Amino acid sequence: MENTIATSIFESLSSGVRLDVFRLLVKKGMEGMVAGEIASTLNVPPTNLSFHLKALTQNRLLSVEQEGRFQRYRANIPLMLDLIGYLTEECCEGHPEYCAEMREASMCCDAVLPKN
Amino acid sequence: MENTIATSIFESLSSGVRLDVFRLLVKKGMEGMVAGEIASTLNVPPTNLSFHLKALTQNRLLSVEQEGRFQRYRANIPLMLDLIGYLTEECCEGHPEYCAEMREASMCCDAVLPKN
DNA sequence: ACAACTATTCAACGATTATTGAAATAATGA
DNA sequence: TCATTATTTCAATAATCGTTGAATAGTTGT
Repeated sequence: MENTIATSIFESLSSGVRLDVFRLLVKKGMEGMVAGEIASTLNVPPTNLSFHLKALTQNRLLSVEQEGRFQRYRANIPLMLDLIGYLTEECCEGHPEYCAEMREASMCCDAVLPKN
Repeated sequence: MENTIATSIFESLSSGVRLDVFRLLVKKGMEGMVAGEIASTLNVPPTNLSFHLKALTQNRLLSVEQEGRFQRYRANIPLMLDLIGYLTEECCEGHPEYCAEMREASMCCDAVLPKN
């Protein structure tokens, strides 16, 4: 992953609306949601949601598929996982024992990183 | 983690300079780096780096400690892990078998998420 | 073809952000 | 104390971002 790709992804996730949308679609998985359903769930005006969906889709965080008169959006989970890998790579110069204490302090460390 | 906290963290990481700084310090782990060392490593003017270090520190992505006439910065790795947990929680409604295919497509999935 | 429905594009405004040089603050060592 | 080094703050500018209503485009069923 390149720096420019990663920053554009983080920029996408730096808006409250876009973060809510993405997390909602991560939960939905392959099922995804159509635009109007997202708008009503999150109480965002359709015109505003469309602006944010476009930004997320342009940065590949979402995929979109036409479905009759609806547009179905899905989260790009592989991209999310690549981004996490980019952020955490070479943590503590590859010596995880150096940051074991810091990992202990996190509630989620067991869920996302191996203890090695 | 709250939405407002997460968005401010993503906003911090949405600048190329700040992302470079944070990843550099993740690699350095507990050792950290002093401001001037970061500036020369990344070729960023000190006045501009200071601006970004302040933003990262205010959002708790970095901690800072006075060390003589130097300021030593370190990455807040527990916060990073909490953020990752917030982003990935309830992935595919807690049924990871639904997104197994998507995980296969990621180069880093083995490194960051359990296969369950 | 037409009406109903879904979603996006456009234009405009206000608010926020990144960058720079110059000046200021703070700590060290002679 | 005084000069030196390290880092931050300040002011000003240019550029970008978020939100909204109105208008537009595409799809469906009759």
